[in-house]
Amino acid sequence: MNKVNHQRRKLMEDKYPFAEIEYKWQKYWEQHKIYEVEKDSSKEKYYVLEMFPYPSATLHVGHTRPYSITDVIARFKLLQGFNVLHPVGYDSFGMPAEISAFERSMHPATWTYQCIDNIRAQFKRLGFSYDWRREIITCEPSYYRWNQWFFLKFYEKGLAYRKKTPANWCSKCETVLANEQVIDGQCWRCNTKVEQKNLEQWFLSITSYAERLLDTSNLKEWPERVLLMQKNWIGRSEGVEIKFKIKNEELPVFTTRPDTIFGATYVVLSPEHPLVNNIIHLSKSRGLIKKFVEKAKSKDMTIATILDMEKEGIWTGFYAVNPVNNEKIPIWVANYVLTEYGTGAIMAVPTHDQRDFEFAKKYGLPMRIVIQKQTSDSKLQNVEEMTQSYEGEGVLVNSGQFNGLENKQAIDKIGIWMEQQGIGERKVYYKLRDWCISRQRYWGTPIPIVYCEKCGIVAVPENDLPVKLPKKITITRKGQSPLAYVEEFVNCTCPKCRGRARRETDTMDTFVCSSWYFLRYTSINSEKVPFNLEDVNYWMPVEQYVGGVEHAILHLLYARFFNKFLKDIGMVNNEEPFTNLLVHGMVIKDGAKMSKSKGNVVSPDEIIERYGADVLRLFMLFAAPPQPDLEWSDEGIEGANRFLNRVWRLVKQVVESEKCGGQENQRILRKLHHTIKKVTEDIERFHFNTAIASIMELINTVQQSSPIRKEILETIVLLLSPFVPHICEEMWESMGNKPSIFNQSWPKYNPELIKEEETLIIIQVNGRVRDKMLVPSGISEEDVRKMVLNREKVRKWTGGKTIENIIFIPDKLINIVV
RNA sequence: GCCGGAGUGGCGGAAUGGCAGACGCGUUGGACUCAAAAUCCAAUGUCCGUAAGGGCUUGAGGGUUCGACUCCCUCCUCCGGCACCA
Repeated sequence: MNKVNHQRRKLMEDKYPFAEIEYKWQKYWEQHKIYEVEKDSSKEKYYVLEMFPYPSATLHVGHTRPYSITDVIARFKLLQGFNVLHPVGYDSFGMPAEISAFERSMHPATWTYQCIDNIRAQFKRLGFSYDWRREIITCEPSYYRWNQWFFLKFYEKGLAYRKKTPANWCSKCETVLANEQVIDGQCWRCNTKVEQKNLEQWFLSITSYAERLLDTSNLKEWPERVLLMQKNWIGRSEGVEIKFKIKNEELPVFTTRPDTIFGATYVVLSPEHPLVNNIIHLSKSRGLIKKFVEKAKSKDMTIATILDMEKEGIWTGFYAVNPVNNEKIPIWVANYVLTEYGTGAIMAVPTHDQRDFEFAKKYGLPMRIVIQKQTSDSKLQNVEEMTQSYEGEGVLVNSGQFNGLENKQAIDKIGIWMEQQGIGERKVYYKLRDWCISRQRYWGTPIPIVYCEKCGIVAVPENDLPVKLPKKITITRKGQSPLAYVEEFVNCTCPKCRGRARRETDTMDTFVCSSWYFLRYTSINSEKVPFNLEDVNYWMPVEQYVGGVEHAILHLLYARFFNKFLKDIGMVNNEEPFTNLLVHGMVIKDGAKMSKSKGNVVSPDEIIERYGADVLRLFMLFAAPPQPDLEWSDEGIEGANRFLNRVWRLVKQVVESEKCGGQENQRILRKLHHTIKKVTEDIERFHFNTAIASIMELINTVQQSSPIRKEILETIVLLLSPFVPHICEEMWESMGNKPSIFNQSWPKYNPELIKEEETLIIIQVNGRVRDKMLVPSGISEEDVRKMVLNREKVRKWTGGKTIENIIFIPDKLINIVV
């Protein structure tokens, strides 16, 4: 009795008590384990996941948007009867934490766990439907030991290797970065200009998977632009590696244009090409060449400098022989040839390559046209008149037996011919480089390798894992991993010979953690394996992945690579981890991304304090579709708040008036079923804003009719529940139903009810709307014609004119052309 | 430079070949109130007109179509990706 009175009193209030309600239902969900799932082969599974957060100190409303989106999908699928896996965790290793902690004289672990507690509390206040038992914290040994284990698997297969090479060095983060982590020549985290440093690094051979990563046939709903970005990043080129001769040595060059081989007038080596050292050694002008090479090597390769950079080079004094015509052509060294791509050397065809053209002009090198543009005036191009290279199509000239061939056909023909002659080999090159995973930082997964004086590089045996990160650490900034100064860590015994050995002190890139976390969620408690096959194969792949576009290449490419590798070693069944991908926009304020430095941060805590989590969620889902950026609006928040209060009062009114039965109102019922259809379809295509709009419309209609049937309101509450779960649970219960609303099933529309008996026909004259008329549905063209032509408004526009044509679209429109 | 995406009222946005501007915000007027807040009702693209009504209107221009925000071509602006990849 007391309980009922209490509830009544609460309902008397105009404003709904969001704080009380939200707390109540969060506790209820937890106690009743509403969102805990187990694998269940009798049910269809649905795995929905948002990229897990990196725990940082300042959280703004922008961070809560993607998780709100994912939560709608999870709850919708739950109501539809799917067995829904919706987990969360924290990507908790990494440089920013180490740097932040260092600045505060804290241990990175202390700092990280503080941030995690913060985010977790926020997620809980927002009422997300996570299975909290599956929470992952990647900096825990129980997790990162498997990073090490996977590393060993890669190593066993020869896909993890150590190499000394120029690496991207960020002086602020004091570590190297993978190519993917250099944006516009700057560090992706701190925007420091990246330098090149020659260092020994560990690599994972992602290039071995280049071809398979290009195959996107298993990626169903991925945004076109993300697929394109990945494709461009992998950068596949088919071409021929042609063997030029230098005395007794071979100089292979790679070209995608073998059709232009007869136009090669010189070859160019990159400054770091291995032959350059020999040349310096043998050359008369070794001083000059050496000077040039050193200057070229020291250039920083930021975007601005590359664009402005003048092409520079120097003749070596040596010649190479073009194998197709035995022509002797000069060998140059120049700064415009990349060491890392192809063979680090090119054949230069100035007439048909703009870069070679510019270079040849500058140094007065010879040119020869080998592709003639086919023009109507039959005027041939000639070298003297060229102001730029000709890279278009044409017919081969000056090309021996290939003269007269279309260059497009010549590409294949010459390639095949070269293979037959043994002077070239058709090859595929990629822009993609192997993934550099070494980081000279403390806060990461130790690479499980030791260096033994006798045995060399030795992998730590599986049974000795994890190689634990030492707790005691002094974070100094000396350009080396801080682990190198921890004696107890570094000094160890060789697992093979038991002799003295030193541990690898670099740690792994954090992207290793995020490359398989989605697999661990399925099987959180496995201790002997990273995940067990039964679980992983029940839950994988992720049906719906949600995340920001900043990971279009980084995380999404690494994770796909990992998954393919794991498939190859028999640990997962699927080629791809994420079937569908939704890329969401940011929350911006005053036209800019929210950031502490810009001072435009809106804290979710403040909004929750004032309006509650449901209002915050509703606003973000209603203001725009998920994909574009969303402009924050204080007025918009007010609007969301007003709407929820309106629904609340409506429910209150119906619950209080005992006569909530009322008569079946056909109009309302029809509208309701239309709305069920629309909301269902809109959620399925992620148009949450229009789904909510149609519920608002329905509420507006319902509000104006009386009496209101309780069943109608119950359905509305169900439709709203994926968006604003707390208030819906409360309303559901207050209407006399048993919680939780999430044990209900999603409403289905009745197709009979949404069939309209009457439709509004638009009447156009010459394509302009002149009249409208209500007619029975399914009416024939003949009938409509008769009715329309006699209408006064229609005659006004057709009077005295001959009717040329009539277009009729059933149940929609009639257009009279005069 | 190359490759993508976007451009619609005062604002967020809706409509993917058939009533442009749903829904929300804002604004204005009204009701309630001693008053305010809250709430409710009404109006709200723009121009002409007292009105009825009509003209114009989806970045600009052209085209296809009975009919174009939607499809095609040219251009402009903004955002993103790539950066001498041979």
